[in-house]
Amino acid sequence: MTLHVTNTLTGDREPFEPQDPENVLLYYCGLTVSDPPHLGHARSWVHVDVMHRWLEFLGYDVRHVENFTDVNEKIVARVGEDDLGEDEASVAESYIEHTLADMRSLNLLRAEVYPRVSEHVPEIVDLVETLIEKGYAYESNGSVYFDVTSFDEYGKLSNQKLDEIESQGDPDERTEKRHPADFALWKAGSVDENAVHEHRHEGVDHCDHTPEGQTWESPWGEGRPGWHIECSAMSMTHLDETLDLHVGGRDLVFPHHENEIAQSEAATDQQFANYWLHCELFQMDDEKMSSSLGNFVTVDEAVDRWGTNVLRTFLTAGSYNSKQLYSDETIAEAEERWDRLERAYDAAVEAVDSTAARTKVDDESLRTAVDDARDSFVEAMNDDFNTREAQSALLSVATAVNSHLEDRSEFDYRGLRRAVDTLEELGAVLGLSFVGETTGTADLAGDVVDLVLDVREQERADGNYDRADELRDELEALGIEVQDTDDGASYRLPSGE
RNA sequence: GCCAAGGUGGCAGAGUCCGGCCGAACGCAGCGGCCUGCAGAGCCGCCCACCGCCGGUUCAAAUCCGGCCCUUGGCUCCA
Repeated sequence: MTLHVTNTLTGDREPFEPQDPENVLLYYCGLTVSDPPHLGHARSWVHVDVMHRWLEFLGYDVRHVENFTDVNEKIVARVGEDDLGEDEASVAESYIEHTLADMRSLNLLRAEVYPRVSEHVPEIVDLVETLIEKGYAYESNGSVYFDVTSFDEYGKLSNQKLDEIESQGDPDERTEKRHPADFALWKAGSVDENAVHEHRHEGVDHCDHTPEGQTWESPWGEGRPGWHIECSAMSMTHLDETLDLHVGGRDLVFPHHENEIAQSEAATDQQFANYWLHCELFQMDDEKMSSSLGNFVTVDEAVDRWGTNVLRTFLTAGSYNSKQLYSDETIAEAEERWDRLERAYDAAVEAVDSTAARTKVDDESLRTAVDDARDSFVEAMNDDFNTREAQSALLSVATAVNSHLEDRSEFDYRGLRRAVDTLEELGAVLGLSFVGETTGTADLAGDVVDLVLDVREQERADGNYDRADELRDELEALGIEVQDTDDGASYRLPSGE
């Protein structure tokens, strides 16, 4: 079975066929860097990351581009706040650094390039000029708007009809536009003061004057690029006129992606993207999680609290294109899933390393279970990146391992080895890492725990169970999970290290 | 109002494209047993689903068709 994806453009699940059978051009609509990234961003990132990893698993060379929108009134509104910076560019830079750090902590594969709007103004101006020349855009008071009536297919992504679309953009634009649904490609002058004030955080002591945004020279005078045009210009610059995969959040379908299609296809006469994939949003109680509602957990808080593996298990516990419930319960469940996987992995590694591996035995049911799990995993991922099913497959390896290890003194060395390799290889597709980075202090901590456990073992041998339990409780209070087995006690250090 | 997605066990969440393997996965919670000084982990087994409602097609429907009810998202910045 080959990879199938759900294409928003057609509404169907289709076989995935990139233009070049060996390369995939993947563009992801990145962030406006005006706030720290939150879990909702992480959800989309992780799903795109899993797509990227799966495409590589299938043998494709993935050219992944993700932009940073570093020109925006919301960024200007942060000027002077905390120590973010004294102008739009430095505020953006602060948040970009923050964002890249968050991405690393989520174990995301790096994109090939993270283009920024501020570095692509010439390409944007060129594109706008082309649109004017071809009659798809017009200048008005130093601003340039896209004429939606000139593009017959406008609305094809979001299935909307022109006369049902209300005005786009801020009120001032309306008088300058021919059709209320026309959207800005280029905006004259600096940022709108009101817009900046609207986005300022309350109770923050900003500088006394309204900060200004950057402006650039253009054939229409000083101004700033519109929001939608950047993605078209940057994706064409770094990838091609036609993308294979264009991914973004569901909330961007209209107007952002609709406008990207209009301006790109009008300019090039080529299909802009062959497959449009949209990540669904988090659901919190009765509303979505979003920057504008302010009901979010930031990525750095989440990583600190749960660790990368638990977080990624959680974020891939549903399909990318289904809404996901965010709550303490759903996170806790993900934590249990990850723990179960990790325990089984650790147990398998321990068994393989043990002397018992010498007295080997063949366990066909273990090997079959592992092979079946691999098949299920592949099938699940090929079916529109069904990460929940993929997790199920991984969990079935865990069950097979535990079952094999249960009450057995002779191990199937090869079967266990295969289980370990499978967990590592397939887990990596989901960005899960069983092998934590062991640092010098972690090793030392391990040695100390071993020492405490030796003492506890002696207490138990002497029948001093009260003292033994006390030691176990105290270790647990430190986050160290102790498990008594026939071969002595074993332990797990807190996750998220 | 318009557009889109969705309604599956106590929770969460696959399956719906290509009807039968779904008497409904995986996990969590719950129950019983094994193991254990105890606990945890683990193993084995069980409980909980008339798959939103009504009608239709079919030998056969969670899956297809029609109608209705409800939820969420988009239509303004948002992953």
